[in-house]
Amino acid sequence: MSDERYEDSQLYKIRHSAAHVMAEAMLERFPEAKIAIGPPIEDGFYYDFDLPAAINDEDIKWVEKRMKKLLAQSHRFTLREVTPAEAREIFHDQPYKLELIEDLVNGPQDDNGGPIAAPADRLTIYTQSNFTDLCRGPHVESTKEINPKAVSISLRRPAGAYWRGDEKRQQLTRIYGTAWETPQELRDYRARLEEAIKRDHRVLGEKLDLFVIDAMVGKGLPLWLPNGAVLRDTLERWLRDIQIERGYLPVVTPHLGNIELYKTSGHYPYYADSQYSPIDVDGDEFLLRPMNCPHHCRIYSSQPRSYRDLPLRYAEFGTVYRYEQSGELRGLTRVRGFTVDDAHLFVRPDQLLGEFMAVVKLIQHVFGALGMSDFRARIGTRDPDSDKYVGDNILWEEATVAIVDACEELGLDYHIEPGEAAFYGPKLDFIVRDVLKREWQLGTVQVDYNLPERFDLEYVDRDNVKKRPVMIHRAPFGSLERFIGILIEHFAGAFPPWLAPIQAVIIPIRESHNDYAVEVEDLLKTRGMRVKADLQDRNMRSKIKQHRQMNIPWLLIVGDRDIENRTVSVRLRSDENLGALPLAEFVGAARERIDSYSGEIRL
RNA sequence: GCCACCAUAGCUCAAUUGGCAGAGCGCCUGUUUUGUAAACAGGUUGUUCUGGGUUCGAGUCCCAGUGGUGGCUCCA
Repeated sequence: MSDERYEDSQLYKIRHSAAHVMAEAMLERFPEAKIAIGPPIEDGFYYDFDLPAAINDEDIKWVEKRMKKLLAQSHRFTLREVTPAEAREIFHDQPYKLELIEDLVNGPQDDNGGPIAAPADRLTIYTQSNFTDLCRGPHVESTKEINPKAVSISLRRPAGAYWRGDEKRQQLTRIYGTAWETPQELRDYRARLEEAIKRDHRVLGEKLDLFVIDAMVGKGLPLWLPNGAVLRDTLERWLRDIQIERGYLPVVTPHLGNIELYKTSGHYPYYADSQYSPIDVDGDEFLLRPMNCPHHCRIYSSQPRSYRDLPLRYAEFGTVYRYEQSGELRGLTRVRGFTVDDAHLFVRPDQLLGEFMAVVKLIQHVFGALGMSDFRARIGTRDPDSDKYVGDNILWEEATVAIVDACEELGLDYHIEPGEAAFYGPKLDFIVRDVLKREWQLGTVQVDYNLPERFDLEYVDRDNVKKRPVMIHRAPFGSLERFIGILIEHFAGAFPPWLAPIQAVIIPIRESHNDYAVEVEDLLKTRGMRVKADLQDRNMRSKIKQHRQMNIPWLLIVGDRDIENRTVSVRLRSDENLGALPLAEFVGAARERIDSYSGEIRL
């Protein structure tokens, strides 16, 4: 047990050093390759190369083999300090290194030209075997410290990556590797990866008949199958009820709107790359809407408003369409048409903090009820050097302060990331990771002084003066599609009973038990449960297997004894057999589990 | 969008140097009537992603497109 930072750990040094050894092997295979950078990352390391030709599986195998051989030869890592001139000489045929050297010498800068560190007059290089890299370290003393059997580079496919993360610059080949202290840890890692694939929402979505994405309909446009639609509908109704309790008002608006709407809102230029082409309607241009806010603003403007009317909380499960880059599409987590569990709150300035906190509490409630505790909260603020934002500095500052105050007040563990704001205002996002550790933004709350200005929204205050409301945009799920994708992985397809598309299946042991099975089915249906009797002409054991694989919470086996005693024999999806329960007892207990939104399936 | 890889039955996958397109599961029919994860038998299932090209002959080789996967860039 240690709480040392990853950067200080032996594993970090092992991975960093393994990256250098991989680069050495790569340069033997491709002597004309140019090397870029090769840092340790979570679970491993990578190195970026500019290669003369595409790399294939054979190359990877060769490099991996060679790399392991080099590791086994116990080469020392030696550190040397050099002057910039010496460094330029050493890396004279490595243009990427030369660029890095110049940056270090001039003093590294962030993306906006702000200084990160002072200009360097000495640089450090590390050498092992025949390979020297510009590097700050740290490294292991010797390759002896790295077990070749705990290293692999063939586990993940080579990938493309832009030099310095800039899509306008050279695209490099990134080779990923993983390295651990022991071979057993590598085996465990492999096993974790395999487990993760089984939980992948795209795999489970097919297995559990939740959704399909059909090329003829269009990529990024999921089709919800009955099981998935039930899941989605259940979530929607659950959130809708919670919101109604908290004073939200339902509204319904169309999926497209006149382009003037988006020009007024200011969205139009910002979404130019990610919206579908305008549709010509009798000479006017219409957009498939990329967001719902302008429609809600117009609802606000449809009547004069008094300070007494505020806050107004308009809620809609609003479907939006965004033309996402094809390479970005992925299952349900990144699609081109999705439904935002949207609401826009129009509030007086004096109500802002309270309303904002209420929204954060609502999101915490939603996440908490689903057992999702593994998220991080990010406050996205304006990047001070960028001009992609609209609105007054003072308003931005006010909004940012309001968000930080609310988070402090709620004791939320947040961190601030400049440049992550919406174009119209700062925001608080809830970010989770999927099974493959990719991060996805789910819930979001945004404070906005700009749209009220642009749409000239007003209310008449107590002193009979017209004033501007403040808007809060918020979506606890973010989008139904992404949220459900994450939820599938969170539960590994074994949903709590209240969410399970089918809560119980009744399995008659023999055909002669079918009537009783139907009777039980009807009774449970009248008690509002989602159940079905499986009357297929096949044996009981195969039915148990089939429904077990679909993660049905409760399997109810019924035979002669059950008919005689008015019972059902309950088998849980955890494979636990509860034996015969009186019918009424089962219904009561099951309903209690469902009504309490419990994840518990034992009765 | 960019780099790389992949595409064979509803699903998972085979098919030797270019030489008759297959298996398991599923599905259909019949037999069987089963007390907790697969009864038995028979049958069915193909534009080998699409379009070109090379060849006596292409699932296999080449080109283009489409779709998918991994990554980058972007994002709910």
